[in-house]
Amino acid sequence: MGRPPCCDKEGIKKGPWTPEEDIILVSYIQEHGPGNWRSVPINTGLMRCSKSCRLRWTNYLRPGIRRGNFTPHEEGIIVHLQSLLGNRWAAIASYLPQRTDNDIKNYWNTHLKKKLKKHQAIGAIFAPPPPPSGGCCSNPAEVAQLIARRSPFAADGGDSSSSSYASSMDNISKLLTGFMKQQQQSSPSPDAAAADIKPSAAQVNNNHALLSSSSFHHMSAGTGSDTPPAAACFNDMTQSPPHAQQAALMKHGGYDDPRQPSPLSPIETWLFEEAAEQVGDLMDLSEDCCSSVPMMF
DNA sequence: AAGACTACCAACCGCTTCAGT
DNA sequence: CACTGAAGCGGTTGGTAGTCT
Repeated sequence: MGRPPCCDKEGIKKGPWTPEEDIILVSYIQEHGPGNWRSVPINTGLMRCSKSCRLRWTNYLRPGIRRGNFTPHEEGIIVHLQSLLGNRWAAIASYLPQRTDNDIKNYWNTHLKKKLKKHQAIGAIFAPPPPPSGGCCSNPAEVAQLIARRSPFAADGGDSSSSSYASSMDNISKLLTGFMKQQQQSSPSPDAAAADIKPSAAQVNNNHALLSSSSFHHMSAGTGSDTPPAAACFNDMTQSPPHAQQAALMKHGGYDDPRQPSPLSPIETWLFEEAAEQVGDLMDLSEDCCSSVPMMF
């Protein structure tokens, strides 16, 4: 025991990342791919611990990350998966490939928990589904594992593949914009690394188009005010999880393994059926009582 | 206008898991 | 099989921007 924490070393910088650091990190990962985080600070000269580098990459610089407001559909997915899985943010995030677990966690803690509390106080509408009787998956951990495995974006989907990387044009272009501004003010010549990874306008636009073409387009079938988003989400998941979108994203965003789903296992089928049932209940409830109670989403 | 309060989010910390030896 | 260390995960914190009084 007694292994010193990686960030205890002296000279390790903490706190917010600068655009320069971001660029160094992105440049390095662009060249070598994510993974082997231990070597990242050594090889780049960044005064950061490996953990910090990994976090910065996965939570901010990684390709395909979408920032900003969560859509009602995303909220629906999060609420439902949270009720199924508990606070297994990584597993939940695997179903929202454009969101990071940190993002989802933050959003849950700052928005959804409050909303849920409020609405549970009103009618316990979003109570978690009961475990299946004599079921094969009464253990939440098992369910979580299955869901995580089921998800095509599970866990390190993008990070572990070192062979296929493409920078997050959106994020990187943003940070470059800021960086360039800074450089223009302070220094006449922008960093060479920045120039290397600066995306073309076409690339950025392309990426923007991909990202903004509503990855949850399929899920918007129930966007109407009377259809609970969870219904739309899960109904759609059973038919076409966001593989298509993700495939496109992978193509442009650096993931090279658009795995096709295998047939649903009984447990997973149950999960979806359970979701559908709950959705049915929700719809009934909404008819019964929610005409006077505002729907959560 | 200014101080207090609130909300948000990036980042850190520590524990757990897992692969390599 | 036990040990070690790297990576992953979830909880928590701290800084800051926005809002209220």
